[in-house]
Amino acid sequence: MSDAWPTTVAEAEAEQDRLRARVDLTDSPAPPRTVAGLDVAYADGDERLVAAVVVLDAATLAPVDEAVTIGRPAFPYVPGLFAFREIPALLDALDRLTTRPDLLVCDGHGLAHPRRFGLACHLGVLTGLPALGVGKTHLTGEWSMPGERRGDASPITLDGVTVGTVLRTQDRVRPVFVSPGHRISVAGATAQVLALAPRFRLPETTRAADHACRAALAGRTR
DNA sequence: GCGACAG
DNA sequence: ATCTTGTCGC
Ligand SMILES: [Mg+2]
Repeated sequence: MSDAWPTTVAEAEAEQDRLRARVDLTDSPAPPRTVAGLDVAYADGDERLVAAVVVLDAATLAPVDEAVTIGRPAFPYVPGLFAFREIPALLDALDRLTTRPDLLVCDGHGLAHPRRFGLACHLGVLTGLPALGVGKTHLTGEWSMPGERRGDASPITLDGVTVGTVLRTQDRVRPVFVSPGHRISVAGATAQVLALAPRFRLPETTRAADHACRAALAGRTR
């Protein structure tokens, strides 16, 4: 057991600093045929949580596979260390899929992170799959509000380096924060998210995963 | 010392 | 993330 799951903030931060060297920001030659959305829902009182992964056909956005799993938070919520809380359950759900998605769309940031290794980078590196992050709010980095039309965007920078994009996916609707996780570029991640959000603020992948884990937590299976 | 702080 | 009622806009 060379490496157990981190228990302290120091251990978790060290793990991020160690793994971030494996991040690859190169786009894949071929566009993804299937895209997966991942999300987690938490129970009120107890420590239960449900992780869900829903795979959609990238062209039609129709669901082609889905998996859910029950688990426990693997780490307390600490801004910057959020990934350590949900990753075990998410990996569990990914293992239950009957297909291998070409891209993971994570609910949280990727490169736009204090140590440039947010959830999307972490999940991408551990699975080896292309991954990107979509945050509903800002975490870190300098940014400015983009124009008010769908497609308008502005960069998120850290030390002068562009690590992501503030992207408006719908006219006059609050923008989302996009950043690459693994095996994708800032521009590539931004284009993918815009294509995945033709009608609503959040990507269809995120919406599908959100609905799936909430439904499972509510009690039903399907 | 005082804000900011993914989900 | 989750707890919450009504309210505004398409
Ligand atoms: Mg979430």
